[in-house]
Amino acid sequence: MCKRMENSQGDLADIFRNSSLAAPPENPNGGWHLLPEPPSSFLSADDNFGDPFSDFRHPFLDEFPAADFLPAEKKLAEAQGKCSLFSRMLQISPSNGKPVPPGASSVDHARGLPNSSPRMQGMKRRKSQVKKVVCIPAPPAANGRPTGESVPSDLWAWRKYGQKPIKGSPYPRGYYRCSSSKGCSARKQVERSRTDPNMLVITYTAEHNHPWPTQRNILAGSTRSSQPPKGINASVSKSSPHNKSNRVHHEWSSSSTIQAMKEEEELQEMEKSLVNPGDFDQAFDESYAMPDNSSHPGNFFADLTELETDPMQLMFPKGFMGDHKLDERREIDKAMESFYMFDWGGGSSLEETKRGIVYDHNLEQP
DNA sequence: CGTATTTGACCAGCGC
DNA sequence: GCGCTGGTCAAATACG
Repeated sequence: MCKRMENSQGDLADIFRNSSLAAPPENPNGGWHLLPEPPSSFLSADDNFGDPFSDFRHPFLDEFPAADFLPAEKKLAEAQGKCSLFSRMLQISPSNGKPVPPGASSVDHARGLPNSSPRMQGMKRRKSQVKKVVCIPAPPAANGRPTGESVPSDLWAWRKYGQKPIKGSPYPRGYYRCSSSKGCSARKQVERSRTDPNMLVITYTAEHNHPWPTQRNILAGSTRSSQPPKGINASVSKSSPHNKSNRVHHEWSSSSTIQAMKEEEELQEMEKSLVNPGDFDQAFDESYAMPDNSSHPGNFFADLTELETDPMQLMFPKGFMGDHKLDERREIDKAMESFYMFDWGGGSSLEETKRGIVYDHNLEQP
């Protein structure tokens, strides 16, 4: 079925092309602008398209001179070539470089209705839609899934609705839409970088019109594609957060009992105390946004292998983990599992996930 | 059996 | 105007 690929500009180049490259004087970055500062809140759904990686800086992107007017394709190639663990996310805007107001898309978010026909929605979006691109390390290729990507789960629930071979890339692009909420127009595209197959390029389109999923939604916040292949980690998948019953229950909460709703409220309260965005930003910047790291794009994982403490401590205030009672700790542990953003599909536990990161870094599989 | 994924078809945007 | 391409739909299929 796959069409023969010819070498030409890639799809992301189209994104840049579509983004009004004739830059107004006030925006030296051209039609696409780097987020000036990391979003203020790690859990903000307003600015990052729900992308949990959006807060992470990519030192190489900082290296692009502001006055360097490279052709879009060349910029893309550089960006992809240098793509490392956490890119500073590119916000690709059709607005001639002007900031795009939240919700400025071709879709009526309030009603969840397309502008005209369902197809027109997608077609018009091609030209007017705001997009954000983020690069993350690609999980090891999943055995038994030759055509599909093993996509690391983020904190939203995504449902795959299409996959296309992309001209210029040997890897197909997967199309996902948000399944956390009815009428949510948030979408993302996942493909492997042409220049570095170990990197995934994720393009977020449109915005979520609903809050971040609750903790239990988070547990359901991945697609089936991120589950381990049959027979490889069956024991893990049984206790996996991708459990379907969880998904159904927490996506719509239609069958929630009063007790369940009460628990939900309690969990939400707990979540509020779980993440202190400022602490996270600061911790991350201090730990990984150092100049030394910026010149060695692979060093993030190298550092990870040396971490003796749980890296999640970066996300929580010091002393946080020791201040809770056993039951709370269980809930917290569950939340922390969910907050491991790179679900390699092989492990649902913290330790397995961490091992997966290390293995990936070393390009060795156990 | 319900839900998610796969995959071929469709069609508008875009470049020539 | 034409052909290529990307994005989406929807039927078929797979999965739990």
